[in-house]
Amino acid sequence: MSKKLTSRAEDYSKWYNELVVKADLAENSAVRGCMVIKPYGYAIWEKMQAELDRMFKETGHQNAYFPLFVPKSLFEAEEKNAEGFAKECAVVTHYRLQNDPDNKGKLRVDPAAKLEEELVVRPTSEAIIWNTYKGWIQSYRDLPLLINQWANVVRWEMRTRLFLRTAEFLWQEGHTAHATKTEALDEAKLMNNVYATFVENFMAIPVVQGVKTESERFAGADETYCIEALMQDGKALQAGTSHFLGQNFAKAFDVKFTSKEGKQDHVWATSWGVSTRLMGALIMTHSDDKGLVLPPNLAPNQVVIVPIYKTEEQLAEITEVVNGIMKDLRSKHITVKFDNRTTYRPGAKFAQHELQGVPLRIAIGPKDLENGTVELARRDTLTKEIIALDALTEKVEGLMTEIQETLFKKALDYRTEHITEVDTFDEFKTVLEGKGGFISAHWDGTMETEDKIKEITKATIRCIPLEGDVKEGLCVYSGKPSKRRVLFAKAY
RNA sequence: CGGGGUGUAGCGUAGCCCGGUUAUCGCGCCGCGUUUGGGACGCGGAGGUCGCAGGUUCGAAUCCUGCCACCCCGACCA
Repeated sequence: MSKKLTSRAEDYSKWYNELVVKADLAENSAVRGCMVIKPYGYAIWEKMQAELDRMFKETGHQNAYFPLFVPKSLFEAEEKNAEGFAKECAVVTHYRLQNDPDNKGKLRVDPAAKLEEELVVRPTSEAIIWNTYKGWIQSYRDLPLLINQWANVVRWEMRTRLFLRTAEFLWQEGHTAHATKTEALDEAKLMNNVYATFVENFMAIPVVQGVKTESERFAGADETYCIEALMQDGKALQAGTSHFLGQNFAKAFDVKFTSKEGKQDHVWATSWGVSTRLMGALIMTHSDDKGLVLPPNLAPNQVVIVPIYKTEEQLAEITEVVNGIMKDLRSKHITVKFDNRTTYRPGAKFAQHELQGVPLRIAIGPKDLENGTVELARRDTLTKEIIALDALTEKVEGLMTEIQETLFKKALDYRTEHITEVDTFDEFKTVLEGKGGFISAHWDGTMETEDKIKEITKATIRCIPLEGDVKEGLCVYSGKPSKRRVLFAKAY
């Protein structure tokens, strides 16, 4: 297995097909572009879920669950939101099948079982949730309402891309209600910050926090905060969004509360989400030609131990030593697996674990038994060293942190190198076509210019960064005055 | 929905232009033995509606027609 990885999403997809995610389960266009997550891939998603869930709860949120089906009348209540998603909705129109009289052994939709009102399979849950919130909120004492849902959603995209845009995907969506605009805005910023912290510290993927321009904003939002990551091929990936929804949904669903002063007002809202798309980000940020590279914080197994032996007796001896190692490592909360399968040889095991991105591998054989040592191999640097047994636990503990940091730094260095300031449109095009990455350039703030640049170069404004250079200048395209630089890139 | 491409065993493929024994090869799978510090080797074996339907022909994986599915590019989008 020496297939050279290129950096395009499709190539990663094909390769990891064997390992993490399998696409195109059925030979039927109705489920085309859905994804099947294999157990190992799901274990990674579970780790992500667990950490995010912890962070949500730490910031005062609770989990709940809402229906998959959204009655059309609810769905269309918030006009902009409905319009934004209308083109990609799967719709349930019937509730029963029957034997097909013209086609023996086949079923057909029972025409008598047509629903009075069609049900939209949620592409996002604002509508059904806000319809529910209406009954939950009467007083300022009911606020803030801070709820998160772990769920699947369906978006019938014209074209799917594995990991990044599948027809069905798993995500979490937070939906909060607040008494004041400021509080809601703070919530939206806070959650964007939670995402940035998670993605950087846990997934070792550096992100830029920013706000979206009007044309890139979530349908129904007044402001969209986002985290933007840069993939190894120089394309940007929106990794998460947090929306300030103003009073749009409260007005559409008539969610009012009585304030301390006895006045009625619509509540202020936010919604925020990250999805299995993050797994795509993980793969496209850290992988190399040998396969997946997992940061220790995310790895289902942080350490794998491979025994090398000729005889049963040797294996028994090794097992005894390994049991001690595992006990020590587990006492330090390091997850470790002993790969004592007799059906594969060591070289094959090495390759498999590298493919799966296990951060650290310990090999132990007869020579080690003699010398009281083990061989330690890092997935991130692909380096090996011999370590004395009695120094092992401490060494491994240190490496967990070090590998995590090394991966982040490597990705950060790459990104830093690929943020290019440009001041002319020619330079803009040259950098975009050659080096790729983010382009930091002045923009006159109009949608017209944004559209024009997109039309000519396919680059979009990924975000207006929250931090950094705010010097004035001249728009790279129109030459008109610009308040600050924004980040352009070709995006997934 | 437009443009391009592909469909042969679990996976990857040869054969197709120019029709002709039992459809090629590799990986994987099963059995036995030898192996085991970087993807082992030998011997034996199983596995196929050649995408589907029709047509041409003595004969079709190969030629013709229709259909289906998937992939890539684009519009759309997280």
